[in-house]
Amino acid sequence: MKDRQISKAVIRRLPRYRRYLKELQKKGIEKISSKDLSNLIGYTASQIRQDLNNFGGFGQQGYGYSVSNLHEQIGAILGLDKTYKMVIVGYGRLGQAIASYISNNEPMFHIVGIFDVKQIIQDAEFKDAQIMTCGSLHDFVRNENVDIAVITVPTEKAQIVADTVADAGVKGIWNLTAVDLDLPEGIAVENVHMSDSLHALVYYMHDGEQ
Amino acid sequence: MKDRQISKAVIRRLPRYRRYLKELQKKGIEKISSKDLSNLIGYTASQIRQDLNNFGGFGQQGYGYSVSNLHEQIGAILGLDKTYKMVIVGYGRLGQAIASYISNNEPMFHIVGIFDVKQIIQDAEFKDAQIMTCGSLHDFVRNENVDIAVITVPTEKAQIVADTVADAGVKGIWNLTAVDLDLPEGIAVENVHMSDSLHALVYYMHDGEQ
DNA sequence: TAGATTGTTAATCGATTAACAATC
DNA sequence: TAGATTGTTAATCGATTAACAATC
Repeated sequence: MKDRQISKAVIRRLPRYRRYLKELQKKGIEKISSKDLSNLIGYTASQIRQDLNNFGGFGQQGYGYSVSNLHEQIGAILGLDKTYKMVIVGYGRLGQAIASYISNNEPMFHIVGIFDVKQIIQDAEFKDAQIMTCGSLHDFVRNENVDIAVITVPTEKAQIVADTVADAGVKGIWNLTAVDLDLPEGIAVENVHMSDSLHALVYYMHDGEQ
Repeated sequence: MKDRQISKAVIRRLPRYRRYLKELQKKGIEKISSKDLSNLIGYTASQIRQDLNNFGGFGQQGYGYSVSNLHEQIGAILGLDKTYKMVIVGYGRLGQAIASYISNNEPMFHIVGIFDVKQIIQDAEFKDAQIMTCGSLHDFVRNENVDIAVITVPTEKAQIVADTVADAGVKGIWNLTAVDLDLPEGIAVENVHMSDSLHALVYYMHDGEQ
């Protein structure tokens, strides 16, 4: 499908392009040039064209890019034109926030199961997904062919949960805990290390003044 | 204090180094070589030494690095040897999760105020911080000399909150909403764009197989 | 057609890796 | 002292930017 490995830097810009394009689409703007997009997003026009041309020629000389088409194309490159079965493991406040965000804003992700150790939380319910005990996590993931596991358990439980869902066959893990996970090749992992981000912020706060 | 601008890539690795060093410290390990650290973290030993030497020579030839010293030094570089006054704006589930995480795990950040529009939420309370209406945000930030504002409000309110706290004099904004904020020079901003991260995950899920 | 803007190649810049002398 | 490992310079690699021919 594509010749050589696309660099990580390029991939991390794609969701951002898509986000801006969706915004433009909402405003009813039909076309945009790399120059105008550059002013909006803050990457150079040259970089934007380079990035997009990794995947194909989506523009038209003398005209620019169709906003809706480019939005759709980038979605397809990312794989957001398909749907994914997702479980959320850990239904504390972060898990609840994520569940709610996803079900309201990310239609391609279907939350099919939620897991937590606490009985009190299990008694609750989320839309059509039941909230289950972690003991049934492995079988559930395997039987339901779950694609993605979201991990929002306490730090010290993160690795064992990861091992469980990895063994049960998930394709991706979205890790929102403060540790890095050790996983076999072939399983994609994305970390949202919030505290790392906060610590970087502190650096830039004093670095800015100097 | 330092000669030239340190690259963003280096800065983003610092919290990660610190995280691993804290872990080593907890395990009672007193020294570590760049080689061993490399095996642990996954950066090359060369890169680790280069990164650290941007800030000074923290090691000792023939020996390695003192774990506790290096942990402390990196903390100081980031600015985590000081304390910061913080407000949380938006006390939904995400705001609550963050508040709880910070007060339990990040002693250098003092949550001095929490803001939300909903009366029902204002009636609650968090430790010694009152939960206030957003109308008082500007004055509170100014009078209390708040350093950092955490923004966890709904997307469409994010920019106005950012404008408010920026005008009131915060030095840093930790933005957990799905938009990019427009802010004057001199105010540091860190974005945690969770959905961008999720979308990148999806790319790597299908990219991995090919 | 003339003007605009892409797709793409070449040039530059910066970051990572390799190598090794310094030194504990 | 000999061995280990840093600090640092040089070499390589990759990513960004500039430039421009192709073309709508």
